[in-house]
Amino acid sequence: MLKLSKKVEYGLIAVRHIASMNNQISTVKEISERYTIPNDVLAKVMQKLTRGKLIMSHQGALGGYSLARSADQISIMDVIAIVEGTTVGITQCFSEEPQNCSIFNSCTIKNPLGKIQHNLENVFTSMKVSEIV
Amino acid sequence: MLKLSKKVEYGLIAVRHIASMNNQISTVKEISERYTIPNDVLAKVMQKLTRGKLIMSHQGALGGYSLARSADQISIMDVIAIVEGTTVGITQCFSEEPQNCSIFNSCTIKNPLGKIQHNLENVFTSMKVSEIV
DNA sequence: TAAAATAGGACTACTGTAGTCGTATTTAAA
DNA sequence: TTTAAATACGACTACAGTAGTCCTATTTTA
Repeated sequence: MLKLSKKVEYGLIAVRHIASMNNQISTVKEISERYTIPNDVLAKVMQKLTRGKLIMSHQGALGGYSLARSADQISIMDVIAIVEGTTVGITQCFSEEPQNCSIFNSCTIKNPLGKIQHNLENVFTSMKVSEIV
Repeated sequence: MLKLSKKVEYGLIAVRHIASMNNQISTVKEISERYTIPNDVLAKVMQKLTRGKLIMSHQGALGGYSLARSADQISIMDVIAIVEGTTVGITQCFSEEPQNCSIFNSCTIKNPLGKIQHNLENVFTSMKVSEIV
């Protein structure tokens, strides 16, 4: 409960790694070996980050990935949002299909949880990749 | 990912309910019917909250539950911690058995995530049940 | 043309979550 | 003293999301 997924962790490690290398092109192989991350899992995370335009891919031999913008313009929230794909909410109310919640109508804690949700988002949005290099 | 469990939600709703009734004794039946929560699931949550000394149980006919301390002395974090049982951490680093993490040694984001973990705990600890009545 | 890299779909195993069921125990009131 | 209403709690099932593997296609440089 309340855990970040491994995919998000891997994404953060990878983005931080590239930033720490002065945005030199880095390969999945290089990163996965250095941090003991399963190659294929990291590969898919990188593909997602590319589609989300947080990083840029360079295909073919000598290819790899570099950041698409400077590290101080990438928040932890950006990485989470893109890797997860779906809206990240502490309850269904703040994710897709809020009305599907089994207690939607009678729920008395939507508002307070909304405040908490907002505070959590602040925590993740205010920290930038440049701060963790 | 990053979701509260239904059990925690049910616990919050129940504790808030009792507080809103001026700490009158409330039964599982009453609460589960009012908020459309499965009776048996809520029952176990209440038993946990009792063992955690957040609420008091009154057994037998005319029994039920009341708060064990005043609503401004119960934080959202208290409810989460007791209902979950385990330490709540955004990664394995901040839960039980940190060393079991597959990337423990090479992980470069332990410290920044620690900061985030700390901020999240603040959010949950600073909000009290009295604020959500 | 070969090698090194990204792109991405299909599949499996595992774990945690939510919920159900059955039974025992406690206690107030009839 | 019996009955009914409540808590206590373990065992079990079903389901969904997570993590990881495998396979093949495509791109690009030397």
